[in-house]
Amino acid sequence: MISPRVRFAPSPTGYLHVGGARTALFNWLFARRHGGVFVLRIEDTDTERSSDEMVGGILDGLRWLGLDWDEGPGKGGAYGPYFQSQRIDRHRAMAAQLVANGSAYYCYCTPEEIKARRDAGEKASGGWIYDRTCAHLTADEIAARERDKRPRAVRFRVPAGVVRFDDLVHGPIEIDGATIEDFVILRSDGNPTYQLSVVSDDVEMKITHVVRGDDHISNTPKQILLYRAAGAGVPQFAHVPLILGPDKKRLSKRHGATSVMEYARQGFLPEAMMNFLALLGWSPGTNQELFTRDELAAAFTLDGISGGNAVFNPEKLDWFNQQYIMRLSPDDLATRIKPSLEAAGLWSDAYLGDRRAWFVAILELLQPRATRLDDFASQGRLFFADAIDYDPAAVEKHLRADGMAAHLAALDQAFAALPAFDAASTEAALRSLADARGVKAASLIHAVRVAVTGKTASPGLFEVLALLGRERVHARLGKWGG
RNA sequence: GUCCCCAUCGUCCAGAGGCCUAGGACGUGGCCCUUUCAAGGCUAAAACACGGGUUCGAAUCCCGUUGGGGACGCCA
Repeated sequence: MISPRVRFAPSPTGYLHVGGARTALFNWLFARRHGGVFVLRIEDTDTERSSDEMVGGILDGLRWLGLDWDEGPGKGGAYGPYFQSQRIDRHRAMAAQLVANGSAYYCYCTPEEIKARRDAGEKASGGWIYDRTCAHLTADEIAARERDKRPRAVRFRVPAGVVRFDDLVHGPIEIDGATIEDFVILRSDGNPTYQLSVVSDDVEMKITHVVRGDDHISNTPKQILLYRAAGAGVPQFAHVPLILGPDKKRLSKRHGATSVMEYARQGFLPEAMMNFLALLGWSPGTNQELFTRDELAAAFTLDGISGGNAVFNPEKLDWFNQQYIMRLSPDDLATRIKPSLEAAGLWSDAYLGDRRAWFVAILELLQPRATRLDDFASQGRLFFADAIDYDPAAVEKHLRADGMAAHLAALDQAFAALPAFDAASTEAALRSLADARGVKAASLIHAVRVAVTGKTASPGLFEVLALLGRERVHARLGKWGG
């Protein structure tokens, strides 16, 4: 394949949702795979809701995922501008061309009239498409309407016959032109509609492959007709199935977080999100699950995309995130969790300086136990703060046992006498003391864990003790011993 | 309602006529490791929607039914 040009063309809603992110990812992967160009075009022609801020939300999401675009906002390119709202003149020119060559015609029906007829038609027969009133106007009738200065829209004259195309993920699709109405391409206020804009822009931007959501399948025949009428080459289409919520309905806000940046805030890694999204509806044909971005780009093919919709599976996203967190280097991990430690008031610059070795040891202990980045703040609190919270049930079960206070006091003393306070010596001390006092080592361990971490679950106790240090262990043991 | 798309374990996928006693992953259960919790290893349960064809042979091809989704705007 020779240098394909693909595009991601979101309308700026203020944030990048997971469905859009996956579409963008597939486009990006396809471009990278074939040494093509990934274009970002903002479809901001919905005059109402479009601001720089909302565009920013989309760009942030793409940048976070690492989906860099070759042409588009902030990047430029030979086929700009990349904001659809700045291309309206071109859209109008295309509409004029289509009117001139007879592919489109002026329609003087008002939206109100259309709506009335549509409602009546739907009531009577369940369906209605534009009745082509204005397609059959005589020259006199047209002249009369022009004289009255009636507003006119431009409608595309849908030719009879079946429109066929070979979808790269669905295979051959055909739709009878008789079921498509003469759609408006230029509104009576002179503004283009979506159908016109996309086609005009895709033609001028020399897009070779349109990779977009499944929900656009029904627009495709209309657009193909437009390409043909304009004498332009028709690109290839690949319609990617939608992402559904657990209830099999199209994923939306009511299913929880849908914004990509929301996942970022929740402590997900962009590489985990990318890997997860890539495998949601796409398969390399092998059993490999974990992919670097380069591996994805190397393995990606459009025909690996499955035809059916995919349900978003949060548990699997968690798993990917955990896998990626486990594989992070200490340095990388440190920079990524710094924000959440700061937010929790647990950060100190010494962690990157004097206390780096200590800090890294803690991270390594926590790494296999974390699924989100913020877990380092919650699970690391016992190391990074003096005060800890005690789980009342744990205290009741392990610390209130008969004689335990005395055991702990004795242990505290034994610890004080230790030449070195490391995992091996604390363990030896605890076990021999348990032996001497006739306590099961396990119950003493459990009690110490609760005394020192406040919880019944923690990393290996003796590693924890070593990292906590003698003073802190003494302080926490002192609370319960004696 | 009309048109279009889709249909393998709970979920995401593999499977492109015999390799399928249907494979992997998440999740779930059990076991191992073990001071708890993870991680890791092993293991178990779990699916070809249904009905007709075609064929020596169908999860794979065709038709229908059912189910799910999407689209039917002078929104994008």
